[in-house]
Amino acid sequence: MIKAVRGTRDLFGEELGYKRWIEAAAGQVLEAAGAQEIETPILEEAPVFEKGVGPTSDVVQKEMYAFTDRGGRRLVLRPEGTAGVMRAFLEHGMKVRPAPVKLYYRGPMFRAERPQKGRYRQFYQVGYEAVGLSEPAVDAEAIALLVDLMKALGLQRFVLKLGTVGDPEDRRRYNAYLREVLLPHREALSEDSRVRLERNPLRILDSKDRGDQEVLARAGVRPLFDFLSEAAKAHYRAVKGALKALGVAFEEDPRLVRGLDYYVRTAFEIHHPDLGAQAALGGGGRYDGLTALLGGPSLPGVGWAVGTDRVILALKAEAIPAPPGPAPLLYLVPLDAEAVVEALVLAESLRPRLPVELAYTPRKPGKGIREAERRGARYVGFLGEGERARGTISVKDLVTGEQQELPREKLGSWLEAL
RNA sequence: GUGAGCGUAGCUCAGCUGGUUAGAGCACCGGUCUGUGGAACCGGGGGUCAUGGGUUCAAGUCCCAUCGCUCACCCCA
Repeated sequence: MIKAVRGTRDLFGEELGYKRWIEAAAGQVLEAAGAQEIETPILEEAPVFEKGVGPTSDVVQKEMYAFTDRGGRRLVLRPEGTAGVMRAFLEHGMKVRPAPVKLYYRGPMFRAERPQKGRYRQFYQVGYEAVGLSEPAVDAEAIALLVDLMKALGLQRFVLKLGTVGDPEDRRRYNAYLREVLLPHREALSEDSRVRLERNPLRILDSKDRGDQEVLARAGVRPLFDFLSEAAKAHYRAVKGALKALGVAFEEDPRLVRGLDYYVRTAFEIHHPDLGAQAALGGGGRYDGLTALLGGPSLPGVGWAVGTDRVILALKAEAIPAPPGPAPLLYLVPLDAEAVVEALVLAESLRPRLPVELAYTPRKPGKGIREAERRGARYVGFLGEGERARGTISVKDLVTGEQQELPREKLGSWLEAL
């Protein structure tokens, strides 16, 4: 039997109900703040991410689905949303719009990782970007909107983590410092962290390895915050101040590290305690200068993405039900063979104004009622010999048990009047 | 990419130290019930026991390989 490829899933029923609900809620929350939806292609040229996300990031180095097309172009299935949106932003000259330009997107992303709980090779994100202003208030608003979305869905047990990763120069200084302090402890570090020491020492900070954390404590590593410029520190304080004014609760995490190279200054993540190892529902930060990496003018920006699949896990963990799927108002039951087409004609005359389903072979009434209940219909309509003779339909309310006989031409207006 | 656990009906699972026709519950279809309710009872359909090889008189059961799933590492949404 042919199955869906590893790490991909078929979405239907309850799962799809959750996804559509999350996307609709995001649209409402974000459009109320002036954001416009944008859909960019799933396929992009590889440099969009190599330059945008950063050549040293794991996402680009080992997680991209990449191939060469017939024209010799190197294409990739997008691994994240921001870089493509920024490419589109530049391509369409959106910088002439009043700043900040607020955009949101949703759709599938692809990463060639080993699947596990909350992690898939094709996964779905909803993301938000605000481009063109470096004001801390824009950061705070973006974060508030992310929290608004969580609240709009009824989620309660999430935690907002806030930190700052500084500007690129700050980070360069800090990375140099980390190499210097940790090099004497190199042998005590985990294998992974010894590699990080070369590539990206910052990542050692959020290592899950207990030994690594002991090394950090023993070496007396100073926090990144000490290495920030005054401007970056002031920015961080301003964001915190705005969040407090907004009443948005957050936990400061000085070791918050983001995996995509383009982040500067503000960084944040939303965590949920019941998701297993992949606890981040979403995250984001500021990415001033990303547009320059893509070959455009250097523009400030801030944004985030949430993993729809993980939000679904969180909703389930908090026992928040998916919205009900479609159900007919009326289920038509033909009682004899002649009534089948009558029922079909009647159903079509009521649609699409009213959702109506029917049985396609004659049924005994009791069975018809069971089927109607099974489909979630409120009313069941019987068409038999007597109804045909009188030009009527017998309509039974499955909640009250009341039944009445109506002229067929009155059925539509009667149902609509309910 | 690394590690561990697990693959028996659509779903959840049982199947003893290998033993003869592979089971249950739920779901589905039909009947009891020829124009009226979710119950109950009776019956029915549905399985290459993940795949391939091996051991054995005999393999769902033991061994090996492959594939897949799950969780964790890594990474991140």
